Amino acid sequence: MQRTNFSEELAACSVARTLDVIGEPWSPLVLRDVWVGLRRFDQIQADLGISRKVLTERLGYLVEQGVLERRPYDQRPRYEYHLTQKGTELVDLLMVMTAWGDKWLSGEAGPPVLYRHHACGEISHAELRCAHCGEPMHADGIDALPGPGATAAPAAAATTGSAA
Amino acid sequence: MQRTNFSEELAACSVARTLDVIGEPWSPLVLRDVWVGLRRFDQIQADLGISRKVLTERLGYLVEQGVLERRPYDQRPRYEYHLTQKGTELVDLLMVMTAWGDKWLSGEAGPPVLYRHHACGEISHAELRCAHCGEPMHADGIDALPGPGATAAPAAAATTGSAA
DNA sequence: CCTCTGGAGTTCCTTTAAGAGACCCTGTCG
DNA sequence: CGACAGGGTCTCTTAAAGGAACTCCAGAGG
Repeated sequence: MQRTNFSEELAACSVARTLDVIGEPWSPLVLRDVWVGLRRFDQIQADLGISRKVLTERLGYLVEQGVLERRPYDQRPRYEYHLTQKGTELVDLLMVMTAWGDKWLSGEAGPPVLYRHHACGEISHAELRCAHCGEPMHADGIDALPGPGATAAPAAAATTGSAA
Repeated sequence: MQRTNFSEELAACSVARTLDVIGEPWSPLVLRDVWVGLRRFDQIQADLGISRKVLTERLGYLVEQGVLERRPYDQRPRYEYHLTQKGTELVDLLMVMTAWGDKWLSGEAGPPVLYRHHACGEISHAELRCAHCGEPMHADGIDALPGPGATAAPAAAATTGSAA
């Protein structure tokens, strides 16, 4: 298939830009694997069942984007992939996906994995809060305004919460 | 191309399950559009520049998944798409994408859109916190444990923070 | 009454990426 | 010195995205 490069047309959208980095099929799962400690080509390939060709492409692209780092771990040509700072912060996205999936898709069996928060020692999950006031921050509690990097074409109603 | 259904093989992964709902190309952007108030077929199509065929498929699938709701808004066959509760909670994901994209990809121009939090009235962004203790919760501050819905095959090291 | 128009999709064809799996290269081990 | 293992490439098939024209329907206009 052909694939559109999202951020080319939708330049002024951070969602589109982010998707250009990890929006391709498998990329988030590759990231997840590296996150949980599967760092080598064959490990990831076996875990995901992804085609080797596609895995090569994804790893290369994620490295190129500065999300992963490719490190030799032997004299021989052997490499491991590690999260960079940029990549580590992307894991927040995975945590939110996990929380949503646990809530809406895990069914009767319950979530497949539980997370214990070091800070409090409890089994918990991630929640969104305002970086400013610390109160919960969700879709229905914010207004969008054009920012410094805005283009001239704000997409119609930029305000959420309005309209029926 | 062929596309693997992620959660079929990776049943015990909420990331994979979530990707099966919104992981297809364009889906997150369609959601974003509905979120900001573009609710009609032609509006979304024009805004994203997506092919009508693909948009039809995506909308249908998102409705089927209970993320969007298709509502008539006229006597004529005219429909609008609205977020359901399930869909509204997915927007959290978009907010995290936005925060990450703003930080790592917006460059000198700065973020294209700013968000004002109703609760405090300030321009801010979303941050992840522990639902239990309220402290920041990030990739490097949690341990993963098998949950009730776990399968027999936990992927090697399920603990983050360990290993070099 | 007949046509025009606008929203909301279909249909069809082309292009290109994912899947599958075989093959290759390099350095070490027995 | 042959087998092996990690980490990829190569090739071929299949199906999904793009693009654009076409359809269907219900009012509005003349």
